[in-house]
This record gives sequence, C-alpha cells and structure tokens, in this order.
Amino acid sequence: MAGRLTRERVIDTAVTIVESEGLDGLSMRALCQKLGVSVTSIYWHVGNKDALLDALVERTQAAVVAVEPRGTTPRQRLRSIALSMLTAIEEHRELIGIAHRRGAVAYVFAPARRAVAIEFHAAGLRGAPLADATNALLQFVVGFSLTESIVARTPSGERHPLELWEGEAPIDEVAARRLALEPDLRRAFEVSLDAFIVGLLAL
Amino acid sequence: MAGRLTRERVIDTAVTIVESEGLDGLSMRALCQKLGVSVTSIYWHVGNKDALLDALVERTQAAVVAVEPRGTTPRQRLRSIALSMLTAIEEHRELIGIAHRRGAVAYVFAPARRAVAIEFHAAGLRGAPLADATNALLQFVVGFSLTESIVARTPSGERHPLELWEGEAPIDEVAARRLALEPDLRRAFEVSLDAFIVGLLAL
DNA sequence: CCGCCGACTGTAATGCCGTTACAATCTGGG
DNA sequence: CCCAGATTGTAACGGCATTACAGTCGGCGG
Repeated sequence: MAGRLTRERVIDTAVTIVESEGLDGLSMRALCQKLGVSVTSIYWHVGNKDALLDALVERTQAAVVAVEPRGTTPRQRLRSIALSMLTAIEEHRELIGIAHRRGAVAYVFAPARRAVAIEFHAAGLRGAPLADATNALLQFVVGFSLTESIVARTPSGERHPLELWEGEAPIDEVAARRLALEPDLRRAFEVSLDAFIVGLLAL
Repeated sequence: MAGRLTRERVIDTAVTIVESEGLDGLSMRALCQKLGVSVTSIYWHVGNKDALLDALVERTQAAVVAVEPRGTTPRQRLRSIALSMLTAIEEHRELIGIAHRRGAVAYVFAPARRAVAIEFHAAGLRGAPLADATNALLQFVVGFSLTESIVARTPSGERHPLELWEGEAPIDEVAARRLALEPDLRRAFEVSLDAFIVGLLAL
C-alpha cells in the first residue's frame, strides 16, 4: 500500500485483524496477505509471532486508558474503577484475551491496580491488608470478565444444558427458574461487586 | 497394546496426554502414536478432535467428585464448597481448562452449583437473590482459579515487571513491597472468599 | 558514475497440525 | 467357507509458523 512496510504498519494491521476476526484469525499468512507483502517481510520487522503478540499486549496497555475514579466515597470510587476496567475489557475483548494467555493482564492493568490501591488506602487500609484487598479486587474483575469473554465466544446452541435438580423437587421455584437459565454474568458482576468491596473494606 | 482399540482407550490415553503435557501436547498424531495405531482409527472411534474434547469434558465432570460441605454454619459450608472446587480445579487444571474453552465449566460444576444453592437457601436467601448469589459465588471461584491457571502456565522469567509507582513515592511501604511481588493468588482467594460470602449472604 | 553494503523482500522449502479419500484387512454370522 | 460390515492403514490435502537462500533496492564513499 503506502510505500515501505514498517513495524508500526504490521502491528496496526495485526490489531485490526484481531479486532475483526479474533485471535484465531491472526495468522502470519493472513497478515502478510492483508499487507500485500510476503511472509518473510513480517518476520524481518517483528521477529516472530510471539514478538508480534508481545507488541499487541503493549498496544493493549496503551489503549486501556488511565482510570478516573468517580464518586466521593472510596466505595463508590472503587466501584467506578472496577466498572471502567470491565468496560475496557469488553471494548478490547480480543486484545485482552491475548494479554490473558500471555500472563500479562496485571501488566496491562497496572494503572488501574495503582488506582485501586490508592482508594483502599484512602479507606484506611494499610500494609498487608491493603495489598491483599488490591490484589483481590483486580483478581475479581479480571477473573470475572475473562470467564465472561469465554462464554460470549461460545455459541448458545452448543452449550451444555444446566440441569440443576435432575428430577428432584427444587427448593425454591423462582430461584430454580433463574438458575436454569444461562447465568447473566453482567448481572452477577453488578450484584456481587458491591458486596465484595464492602467485605474487602472490612479487612 | 491390549487387543482392540476402543473409544474408551482413546479417551483414556487422551486424558493422560493432557494431564502430562497439557492441551497443546494433545494432537491427533501424538495420540495415535501413543496408542500404536494409525490416525484414521481414532477418527473412526471418536469422530474428530472436537468430539474428543467433548468426551474429555464429560470425563472431567465425572472426575470432579460431588462436594460434601463441611462445617455447621452456611458460611462455613459455603467456604468449604468453594475450597473443594478450587482443589478440584487445581487437581485437574488442564482438563478444566478444556471445559473452560468450550464454555462448559457450568456444566462440569453443576453439582457444586446445586450444593451452593442449597447452602444459600439454608442461610435464608430466596428467589432472585438466591440465584444471583449462587451464580456469583460460582463465577468467583471459577474466574479466580482460571486466571490462576493461566499465571501458573506462564514462566516466571517472562512476565512483565509490575512497576506500580513508577518513580513516585509509594503511599504505603509495606503494601508497596507486597504489591511489587507477583500476587499470591491462593492467598488472595483465601483472603477475599470470606468477605465475599459475607457480602453475598447480605443480599 | 561505479560499486558496495546493509536494509528489505520474495521463493520455496521444512515440519507440524486436523482431516479425509481410498484401499486393505480382519471378524463374526449365514 | 464366504460375504458384509467393522476396523485399520497409506497417502494425500490444505493450513499453520518458521527459515535458508537468493535476490532487489537505496544511499554513500570513491
């Protein structure tokens, strides 16, 4: 296309492929084809696929903007941070999936981690409990949303049915009906986030 | 080896490969080689790799034994269920990783899910909050331990460093030192599980 | 202007992977 | 004993990441 091939253009194109067709759609062949270039050129500019994915993780960190906590109480601000993390994950699902597989999620969310630590500090936590609460909240959000992304990737029809009671009488009709559905993960998140933060603040 | 090839033997061997070399080590070629058999025989008995992985998920559910909650209070018993789920996940990390990728985790842990629902019911929850709390706790444990398994798979040396404060003075020395380390996920789990359960019981 | 050297790109191969068309074999029932 | 269906093997296809090797291009010293 536009003159010379650069490392930047390779990575840009890799990002667009990943965002439109997922990680599985990103092959070195597809990449060079989209660039109108031979496969060795890519290897010249980015090394190999591993290095390319590292570069994508770098991009991901840059794309996940620094969090700006909203609210007045630490509890509100922690909730705001967690929700914006969730939003970032949903907006860059595939890219963060890559970071996930490479064990670089903590790296990508380092700014958010810092913001969380500051809020727990403001709430009065110190020392080990401060560190524990910070790690736990990050873990909570990341674990939640990564599981969510897996479920989102699985076609509904192919999921195993959730036969919770298997013939026996359910203990609670309303709950049983709800539990028979696919779990609404976003709802599970909203519901449990507050409870979780409250519990952590009590450390 | 022992006479005829059966679907059972194929799946058994697939399990041992997955457990010893991980999912990446499971190729149809490696499998047939370990069985001393040609590749088409495998296809005859299990269909294709997708069907094989489905069979592995089935095995996984069977391997994850039914939970037997310990303790007297619902809180203790919920904690016990969560911890035994964690143990099961750690013992069958690779197999459950497969279930994870196929969106079948809820299926594998259906018995645990039921046990959790019973305990929340005993704690007085009914209807929607009962369903929400159940889903949230499952989500919590699964999300936690799947992220943990990813980290466990990443070689320590290759992880990005966690520069939390980047030059600025940390707000808390003890916490900063702790946060600079790799998060101890098991500890994060132990620490936050109780807080989480307490919060959920307040639904 | 020539020639050269390093940056860059292409051709074609290697060795994996999942999958399958086809032929050969083996086995139980008539 | 012989046939049909069950089971297995040979050999291929296309796709994947990677790389050895051979070029091509651009700028710079002579």
